[in-house]
Formats: sequence, structure tokens, C-alpha cells
Amino acid sequence: MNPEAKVPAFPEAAAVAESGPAHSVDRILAVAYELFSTRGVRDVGVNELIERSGVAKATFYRHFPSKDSLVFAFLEQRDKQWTMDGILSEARRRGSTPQEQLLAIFDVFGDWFRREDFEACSFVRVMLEMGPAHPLGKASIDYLAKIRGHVRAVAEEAGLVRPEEFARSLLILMKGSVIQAVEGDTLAADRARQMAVWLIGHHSG
Amino acid sequence: MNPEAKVPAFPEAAAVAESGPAHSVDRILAVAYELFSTRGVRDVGVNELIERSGVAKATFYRHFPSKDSLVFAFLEQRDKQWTMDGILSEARRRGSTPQEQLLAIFDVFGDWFRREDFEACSFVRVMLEMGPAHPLGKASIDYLAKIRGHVRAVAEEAGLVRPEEFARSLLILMKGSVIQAVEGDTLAADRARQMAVWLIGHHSG
DNA sequence: ACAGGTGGGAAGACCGGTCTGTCTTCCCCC
DNA sequence: GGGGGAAGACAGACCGGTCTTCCCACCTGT
Repeated sequence: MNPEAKVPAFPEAAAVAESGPAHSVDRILAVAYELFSTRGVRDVGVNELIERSGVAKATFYRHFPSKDSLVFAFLEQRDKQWTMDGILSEARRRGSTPQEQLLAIFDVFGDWFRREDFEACSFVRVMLEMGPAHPLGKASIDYLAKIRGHVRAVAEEAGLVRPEEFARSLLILMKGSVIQAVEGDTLAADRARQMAVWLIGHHSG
Repeated sequence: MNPEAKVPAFPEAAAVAESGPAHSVDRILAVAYELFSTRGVRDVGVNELIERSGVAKATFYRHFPSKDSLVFAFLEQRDKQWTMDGILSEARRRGSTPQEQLLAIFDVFGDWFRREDFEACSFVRVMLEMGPAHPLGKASIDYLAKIRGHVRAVAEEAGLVRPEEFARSLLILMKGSVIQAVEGDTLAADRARQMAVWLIGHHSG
């Protein structure tokens, strides 16, 4: 029927457009992670995601029934690979005691704030972009609560009194320093760390 | 020409749709303030602003050459009427000494967090929505810096040492408590206030 | 080993809706 | 009669999402 058929295009080149993972779903997730984490959720459209990951639109919607479902997957990935592996595990590695591990969170933050691709915490950002009542906002709140649970567990290991209240106060310092770092205060992590020292002191026995 | 002319509609009713100010520009600003402060900037379109303020589209664009220019006007109004009159003046009124005035910020925050129409700080929200490089993001950063300047001035009145560093630390507590309040922690202001007490203590002489 | 079927993926047209912003038309009031 | 404003059509871009068309790689039966 078609006299010139479909041009073979790039049987390989297009497939590895991002030189990333071979499978479509992995490439979509990798592109989504990069775009969502640096530019937010509302600013990135499905068409751009498709183009950048070198995937057909039908393929995208076979793996993810809607854009929101991709955002859910992104938040989960962000929790695993950024919160857990990037921040909390690293902080545990750097400190030899639970107290030191709590303070090391802000050392890791300091390194993070000085990265040039630093662009704020995705959970806070999505929560504010979508609102706390939106399913994606609620999911973000859940992931933030998960972080708080982790902090609380370390606080209990450290023998701090009222660990839940401690964790909530420490998260105020964490969130506040992130926001301030977005504004350009690269020393925000040090200021928060100092306040964390006082906070730990008042929860010790 | 038109056999039925244009229906007189509501020569008065529509004009006072929001039962607000009589002049178009004031009605637009009042509607914009309510919608932007509760739902953010990206979620509110020009058509909705026009409909809610009972104004013609041409009238809107005569007063504001673009939506962004209206957002600029909103940020300025937010600074005057929320930051200055709502928070900082009220905090100064509640405290009899500069130290008390600094702590009173968090008392005012506590009342604010418990309002049911509480929806986060517009400056932080716009900065994250648009990004710190966007003109609106930069303007938001400027207004946040203005708040910091005010805090610094009160810190100087209180005779605190290193007032700039103090102000930056206090703003971490302010921003962090606001974010945490969005998540539903209504006691965030009290936690931040306690940390502010320690912060003041370490900057006193 | 080879023909034929089959299903996944790429490309992209298309749909209805929404976005910002322009322009026209008409009316009312000064 | 002239200017401001209300109403709203319109333009052009983009949104999320559906669907069609074609191609190719792999699997199966003989």
C-alpha cells in the first residue's frame, strides 16, 4: 500500500535515545525521575516524557494507565533511591553512634545543597504543587511521615526521650533547611545542624 | 442590528459579584488574592479570575498586561497585608520586648496554622511552583529576604550577636514549621518556638 | 531449516478540553 | 457622540489520553 513504506529510521539509535536501560518501562522511569525531580510534576507533560524516552505513546500508556500513575511510581522510586539510599543510609554510614547519625543527616544535606542540580525535596514540592488533599499530595505526606518514622527509630536507638516529638522537631529543621537552600543559602545545613545539636541535648535524659 | 439587543443582564448585580470593591482593578486583585493564596498560582487560570471578579477579559488585560503581572501584584499585596500587617506587626504587638516579639512570631503562626483556610506560605509555594530562576520565583525570594531583614532588625534591637546568622536560622524554623503544618502537624509552631528559645539563648551575649 | 503467524513497539494523527492572550460587537453612561 | 466596560468569539498552543497504521522480531509447525 504505502509506496515508500515506513523509513527504517534508527532501528537502534532511537531505541537507546537516552543510552539508558533497554526496556521501555525502565527508560520511561529514568526520564521521569530526572525531569520530575528537577522541574516538578506539573511542568513536565506526557509528550515530553515520551519524546525524551524514545518510546511510543501507546507503549507509555500500556505501562502507565495515566500520568498520575507514573508520578506515583516516581515518588516510590524517589523514596527508595534518594531518601533511603541517598540520605538515610549515607547518614547511618557516616556516624558511629545514633546521635552522630542524626547529625550526619545535615552533613549529607550540606553536600546535597551544593550540588548544582539541587532542586528541592520532591515530596514537599509535589505536596505544595498538588495540594495536601490530592492523592499525589497525600502520597507525598505519607513518604514524609516515613522519613519521620525512620528518624524516630534512630532517636530511640540513641535513647532520646519523647522520640516522636523529637522526630517532628528534627523534620522541621530538615524541611526548613531545604527550603532555605532553594533560595541560595548554601550554609543552611550547618545552621540546621547546630539547632539539631541543641535539640538532641534537650532530649537526652 | 441585533433584534434583541444585549440583555441588560445585571447592571448592578454582576458589578458587585463578589460584593467587593467597586473598581474593576480592585475586584480583580481581591479575587486573585483569595484564589492564589489558597490554591497556588498555576492552578488558577485567567478565565476563572475574570468570571469570579465579574469583569470583561479586555478589562482584565487593560489593567494587567499578562497573568504574570497580576501575580507580581498579588505577591506585593501578600507582602503588605499578610507578612507585614498579619504576621510581623501582630508579633510586635504581642511582645513587650524584642525577644518576646521574636518568639511571638510562632504564637501568631500557631493561630494561623489552625485556621481552616490555611494553605502554606505563598512565597515558598510560588518559588517551588515556578522555580527559583523564574522572575516570579526570584520575586518570591526577594520577599522572603525582606522578612529575614525584618527579623534581623528585631534581633539587633534585642542585642543579639551575629544577627544575620540568627535571622537565617530563625527563618529555617519559620519555613520548616509552615511546611510541617501543611502536612497536618498543628503543633509545629510550638516545636519551632521551643527551638527558637534555644536559638535566642545562644545568641544572647 | 524455513514459512507463516502474532504480538509488541514506533510514529503520529486525532479528540476534547484548557491555557493565555487578542479582537470584535454591543451597550451604557457621561 | 465618544470612551469604558461587558460579553464572548476566536487564535494558537498545549494538555492528557485514544486509536490507527505499519514494521519487525520472535515463536511455532512442518
